[in-house]
Amino acid sequence: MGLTKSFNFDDKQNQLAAYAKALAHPARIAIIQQIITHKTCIVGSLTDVLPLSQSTISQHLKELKNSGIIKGEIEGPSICYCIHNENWKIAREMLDNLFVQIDQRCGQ
Amino acid sequence: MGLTKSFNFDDKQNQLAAYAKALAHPARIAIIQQIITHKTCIVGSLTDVLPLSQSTISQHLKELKNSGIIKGEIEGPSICYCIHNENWKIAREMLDNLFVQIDQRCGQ
DNA sequence: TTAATTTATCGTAATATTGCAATCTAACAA
DNA sequence: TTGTTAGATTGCAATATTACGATAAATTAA
Repeated sequence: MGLTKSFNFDDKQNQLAAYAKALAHPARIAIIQQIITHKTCIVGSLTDVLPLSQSTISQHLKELKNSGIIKGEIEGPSICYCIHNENWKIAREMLDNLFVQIDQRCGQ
Repeated sequence: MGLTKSFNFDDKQNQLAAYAKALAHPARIAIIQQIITHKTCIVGSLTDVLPLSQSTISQHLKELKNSGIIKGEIEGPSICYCIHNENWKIAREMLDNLFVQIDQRCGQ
């Protein structure tokens, strides 16, 4: 199948899984790290830094954008990608919540 | 292709992506939540709680186990799954690290 | 032993993901 | 206008994931 039965799960479970999925590829981690280190978010340099083709990188950027983790704005001839702070905060809270609950109930 | 070029990325990027991938399905989030709420970790009840077949659930458990997030021990006739605390801590630290860096450099 | 219970694995089918080359589009420069 | 540059999109191929039923394996109960 390959088709996730997402309707069987509640919104939070689906949302958290979606954020995790966005992070579930080393190239997307690398992209986020690039955004971090460059502070400002011009990302034309990604094609120089990542060992992937331009079209593949563009696809990964699209997935990060669709998940809500990053956002892109046209900036002259190029595009400026940066972290979507509001959504990122939500993702962090959801993950933190899981970690805290586990610490409380399952921590040794 | 569908084949991640993981050799192109460093160990930490691959490891973090692997942890994220383990969390990248609502059923696996739900399984972890069940482990949390049941405190102790008998998970035979998963087939009653999740809207998925026993074999599918077993597959998701296997993925969580392979990622290192949970571990399973034989306990009489059934199997006791619980959080793998050491690995979970590593996953949390890696994720926290990313979040903190973003807060520091990209936070508004 | 036989039967029941619990979980894993196998086989299969459908959909998703990853990746690249090629092409398209939009904006700027000459 | 024409050319250039930056990215996105399309089309394709290969692999991965998700899901289920059926079956296998291991343990306990009778």
